Amino acid sequence: METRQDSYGRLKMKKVIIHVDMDAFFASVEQALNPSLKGKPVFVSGNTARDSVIAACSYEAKKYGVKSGMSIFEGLNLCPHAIIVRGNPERYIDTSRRIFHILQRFTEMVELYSIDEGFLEMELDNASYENLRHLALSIKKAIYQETSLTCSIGISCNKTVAKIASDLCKPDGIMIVDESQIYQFMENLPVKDVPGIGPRMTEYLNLMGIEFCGQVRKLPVSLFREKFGIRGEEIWHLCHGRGETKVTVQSPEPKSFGHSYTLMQDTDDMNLILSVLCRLSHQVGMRMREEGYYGNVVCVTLRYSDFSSFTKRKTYPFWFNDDQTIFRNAGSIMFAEPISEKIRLVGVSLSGIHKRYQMSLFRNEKREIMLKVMDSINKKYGTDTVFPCLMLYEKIRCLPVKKTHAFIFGELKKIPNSFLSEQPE
DNA sequence: TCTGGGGTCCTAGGACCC
DNA sequence: TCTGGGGTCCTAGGACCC
Repeated sequence: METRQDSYGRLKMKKVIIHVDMDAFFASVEQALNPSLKGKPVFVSGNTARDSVIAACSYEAKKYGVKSGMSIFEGLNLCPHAIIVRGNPERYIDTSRRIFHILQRFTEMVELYSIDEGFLEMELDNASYENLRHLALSIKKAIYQETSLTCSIGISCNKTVAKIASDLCKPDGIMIVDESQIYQFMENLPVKDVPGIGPRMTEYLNLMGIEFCGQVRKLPVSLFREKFGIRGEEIWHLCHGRGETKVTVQSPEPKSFGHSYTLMQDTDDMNLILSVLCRLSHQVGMRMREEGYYGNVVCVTLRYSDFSSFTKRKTYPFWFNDDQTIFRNAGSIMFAEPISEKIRLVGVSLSGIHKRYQMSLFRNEKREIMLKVMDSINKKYGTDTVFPCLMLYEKIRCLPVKKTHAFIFGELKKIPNSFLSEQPE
């Protein structure tokens, strides 16, 4: 990358976007922590009831064609000797924070894009290739020294190209794409490798005979607009190697809070489904209260055993974040129509977010105090020290029994009659 | 032992109001 | 008294990301 001069011969600062992408993040964190996993194929499973999907896998496993998102079953077919490790989300969040702080030492302009990726924006007076490479090496060195983890770094003039570059040089690589090289860089890049072009769009483009970004450039933008609307226009630009050139330091306000859960087994036990719905509502409520948000749109997702799913949502004229209101509304949405098939997954989310409390006719101060007490006890003594009573049904049916203190929030009559009689030992 | 969980953004169609 | 058009809000669903 050349350093430019203006017409007076003064040195011009050059802005670069640096994409830092951790290599096989979850798996590498586990390997760094447990030396016996080093150099071996590792699958990190999601922290879920069914243990069915690979959340991340080590490079030793990737060699066999294993990818994250694959079922463990499929992964083991490709790589039978893989070691399966249960994920530790807190550990990854903590490591991610540490990496973020390391990046902030290089510039304040850091955007935490996801748990294992970040963008840096820097103004450099010497943006020569050597200098950029040196900068990338310093970032990699700092991260490695403090976390024992490797990352890949892509540098260019916008986020799209920087991200593609870091992806192409994985693992443990550095790739710099100067603005003047973008045309050439994109020419033979498969459209499926462009962030923003997913499997569906790839399929459509392939059907049009388009496989590489270079082919898109030969077609008019109007064709894409006609075929795919605004989305088509965006894709046309992405394939030209254009993209966002600003990093967003401040994380945007959240738009929704949600939790979903795939049951251990598909079920038509409505008491269990209600109990899970109650727990999910509780989880959503706790997070929203902790962060001080209220919402007025409840969205319920159900997935049936045949994998078909539906979402139903409802907007309310008041804002809330208490477990009971979320649960009651979610329940009435869910049971508005009869459920005839076995359920695989239940999900609840709350959107229509407002930060401040909106005065509501339904304000219930007693309940607010109660929730405050519940939240503070859970904060002090651990999650689920105190929880809505209806959650007990799931705990007793499906989870290892531990000493609990049930908290009844006025829903006693809704607790299934079978609840007491079905208690296992 | 087939397919997790957390999100965001966009679109299309209907209801409703003026 | 068979019927226009624009704007906005709501809902359901799909595509995409990590």
